Amino acid sequence: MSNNPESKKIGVTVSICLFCYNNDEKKVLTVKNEKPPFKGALIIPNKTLKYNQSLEDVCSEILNENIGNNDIYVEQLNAFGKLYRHPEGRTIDISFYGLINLEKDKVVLNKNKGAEFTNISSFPELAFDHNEMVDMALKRIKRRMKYRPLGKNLLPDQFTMNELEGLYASFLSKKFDKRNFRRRIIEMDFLREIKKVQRNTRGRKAILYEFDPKKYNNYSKTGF
Amino acid sequence: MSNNPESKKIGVTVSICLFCYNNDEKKVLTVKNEKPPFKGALIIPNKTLKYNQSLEDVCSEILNENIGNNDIYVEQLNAFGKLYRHPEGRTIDISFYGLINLEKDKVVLNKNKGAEFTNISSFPELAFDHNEMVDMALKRIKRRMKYRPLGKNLLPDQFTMNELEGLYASFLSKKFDKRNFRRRIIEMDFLREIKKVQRNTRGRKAILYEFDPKKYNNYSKTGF
DNA sequence: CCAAAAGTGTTAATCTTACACCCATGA
DNA sequence: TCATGGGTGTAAGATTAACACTTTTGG
Repeated sequence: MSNNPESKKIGVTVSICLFCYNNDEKKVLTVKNEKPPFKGALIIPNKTLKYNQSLEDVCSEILNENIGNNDIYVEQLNAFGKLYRHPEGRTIDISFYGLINLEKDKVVLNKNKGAEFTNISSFPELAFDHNEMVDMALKRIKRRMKYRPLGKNLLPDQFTMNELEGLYASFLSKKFDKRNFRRRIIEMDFLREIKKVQRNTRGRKAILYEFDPKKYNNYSKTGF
Repeated sequence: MSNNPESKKIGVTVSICLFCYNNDEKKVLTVKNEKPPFKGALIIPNKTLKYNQSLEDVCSEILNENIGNNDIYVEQLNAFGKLYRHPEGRTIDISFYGLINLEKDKVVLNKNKGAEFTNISSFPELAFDHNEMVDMALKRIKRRMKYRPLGKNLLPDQFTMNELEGLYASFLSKKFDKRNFRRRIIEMDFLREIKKVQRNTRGRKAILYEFDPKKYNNYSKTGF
């Protein structure tokens, strides 16, 4: 590679902030950085775009390599292109965010890459500008929740109203009034009531709900 | 350049959908495509990213070359990276949108590039995926208007309430009730009343308003 | 004095918020 | 039978939507 800046190749990478909601906590998929500097530091998984790949192709590769499953919901987030964002040279990163449920989406974490879901509340520093990415993704999700439904990709297929409330409370960082939450969600008209829960919990059994796929998808596309 | 896809260089371009609001019409800056295929077709101005440039640097260049002014508000919109989006080879385009006022921002349209503001309602076909970009930009602006102020970059420094209403009506594609619009905007608390208009129009003279810079910027950052 | 554009208030309907107790179940 | 978590309704307050006439001005 010549030293003439004009002929130097600009690298294009794709990265994914993959979120899950597990045990009332939101978590993001992190891997260990493989090269110096900051070898071993936590980072968001990413990969270089090859000539014949679409952005979505790289997303699939990243997902396959880190969790062994590429059938995951992702949305484009932002392009990060600051001049000195990466010590290896000039790179543009096109970041995506994704949502996953650890029960229904089969996930095999790649130990070699140090892949794991890291709790966001007690958040460790990520290398490079990766904290900025996660922050932006969380803000995007938060805003999106105000005019589109959330949950299909994060919850199991059947869930209770309290679980859905917990998810909303967690991502929006606010408490809800049970009665008002229920009323509003049901009015939004993307849920279907199923039957009583069978789970062995203490106390009264809860009604299970599922998302009505058509209605959910419509609202997800066009907003409320 | 070798034929081995692995070593082929992926081009990174930056493009800007630059909007103005003029004579009650929203318009977007278009230029004429210089190379075949589709030579002469209308396109959104764009430019290749060089090794030592930030994304914002390219935005400035595009603006300077086409309108002779780079002091323009821009926001990142989306990365477009479909495999066959551009006939010259693999390119990733990182698109921005910008807002401008033709009276207060000095604009010299570059005739050599065929730069002009094209009315959006009677919209001509743009080459490549550029119509998609403009649509996405308009949707983004529309959504943004619901929780942040709009106008500072599109209107002259002083303007009437009816002009602001017209802008909102145009970008949101809906009619407003004069009284309700006025009330809501004034409650939002980012305007300052100035004095009576002196313009030689027919009918009663209107009160002039300006944006309170601090309040406008705060709401613009954090939303209502 | 009239045509054109600006400006102004009130009411009904809707939506949002706050709030506390009973129910079903398993231990 | 009691501790645990699930489920339910109402009223006050806030917000939004619908609606038509008067004012100012230049021609």
